[in-house]
Amino acid sequence: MAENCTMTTTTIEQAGKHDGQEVTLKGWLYNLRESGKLLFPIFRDGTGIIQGVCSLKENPEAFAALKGLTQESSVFITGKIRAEKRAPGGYEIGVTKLQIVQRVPESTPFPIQLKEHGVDFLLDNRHLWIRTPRQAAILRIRAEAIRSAREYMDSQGYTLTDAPMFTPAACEGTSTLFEVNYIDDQKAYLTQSGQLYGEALAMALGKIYTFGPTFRAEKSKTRRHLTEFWMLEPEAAYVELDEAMALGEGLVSAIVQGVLKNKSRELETLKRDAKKLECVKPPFPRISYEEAVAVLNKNGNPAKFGDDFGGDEETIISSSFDRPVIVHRYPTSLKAFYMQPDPQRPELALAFDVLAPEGYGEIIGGSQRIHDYDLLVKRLREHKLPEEAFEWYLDLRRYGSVPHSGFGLGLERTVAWICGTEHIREVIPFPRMIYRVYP
RNA sequence: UGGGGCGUGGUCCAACCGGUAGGACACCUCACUGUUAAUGAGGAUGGUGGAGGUUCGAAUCCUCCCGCCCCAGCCA
Repeated sequence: MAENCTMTTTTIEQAGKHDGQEVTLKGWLYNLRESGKLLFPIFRDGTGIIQGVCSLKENPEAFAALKGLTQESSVFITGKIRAEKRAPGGYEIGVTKLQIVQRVPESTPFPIQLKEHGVDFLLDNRHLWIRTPRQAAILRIRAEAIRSAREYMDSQGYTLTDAPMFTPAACEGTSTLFEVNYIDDQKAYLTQSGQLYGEALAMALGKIYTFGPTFRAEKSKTRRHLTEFWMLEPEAAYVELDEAMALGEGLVSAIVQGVLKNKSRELETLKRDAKKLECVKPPFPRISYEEAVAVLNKNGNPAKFGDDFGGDEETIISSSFDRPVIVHRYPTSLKAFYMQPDPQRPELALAFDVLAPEGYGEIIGGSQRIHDYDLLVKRLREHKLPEEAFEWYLDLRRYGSVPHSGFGLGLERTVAWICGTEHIREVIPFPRMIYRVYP
């Protein structure tokens, strides 16, 4: 583009800084409204959308190029940026020159209209659906959530490490593992949690976190489940339950405040009420499992000691508070084999969940881990887990075992709550669900 | 895996108690100098998820199959 060399090339996000100047944008035609000898194209470029104006009288060549141009055709747009109250976004570009990079053929128009579509159609066209302003906003918020989360963990002295995706056996149960053919005739499984590896890394580096995809072959078909989702899992040596809960509370707060600070425009695009997020700061209310049962009973729910909480119960509990609530000390029988019993009340595990408001459910699950060798072996046997597969894990209790704690934060559930989306599938670029692996 | 719901042009929906399958959007043409999912007029294309059954006649009723959605379990 030799002729563009003298022209400022910018993005829609930066357009406001070029008020009154002629610039070039590289993007796509999002929509085109016609009004006689005036055209109102809407352009998008990945950073935002901006309305253009093109008049036949002033710019006949650009007008001719633009008239009848199809949705999502890729274009270079040159024109003058100006503040304009009538334009969505506050600025518009007076198009003086338009170069078509690729014209979408009329015979195969872009399938995603500006009208409503059904879920199945949108998911079949997920590769195109992500171009819409709403989906783009969600993905930018997801990116900010990740950035804020890592910034917070780093600031707390935690080192990012990585757990493997291929694992030799289960971390918890075996029923929900994806089995894959490994080299030769070996079997391997896709990880369902990096936690056990995180524990080993914590004994090496002190405070660590892993962040990556996890896989669960659960036959869950609810708005809160994916078969592939991302989890941030801190694990720290010499950290006990209270400190782990404080870390979880700080992490969730940092994510929410980061999004509020840096992605307010995207929250507006989603029409998300920021007031519901502004109060998400420490301290979060903390209630014990037994107190939670009492809250449920008071609200007419027949839960009793030993029952696990389902979606309904979580919603009742979380709706009593304006921010996430921490529920701690669940019955040992409900929790995983590696969770440390409360020394005062061995029937309770030093475990905690963080429940998001507005019915988004559990976004964090964590605990203090068993550090005593004999107790851990006993629990492995009680849960009928293959001890051989856990030999390396038992080593962690043979060689300088210390009290330690950790948790897993579900990225998609957290982002779904922040964005206020109906379903978790919207907050990951290409959702993997029980009956969907396309596209 | 259970419970509930839904499958109609490319998309989103309508069609009474079983009686000629229709509209909007998208696409094309025309009009319109401030549109906001623009509007108005016209045009072409094209469909009852599949297989049986009941009936003079089935999108509609029955059986089976397929697909999807929601809820529960499990979990993040």
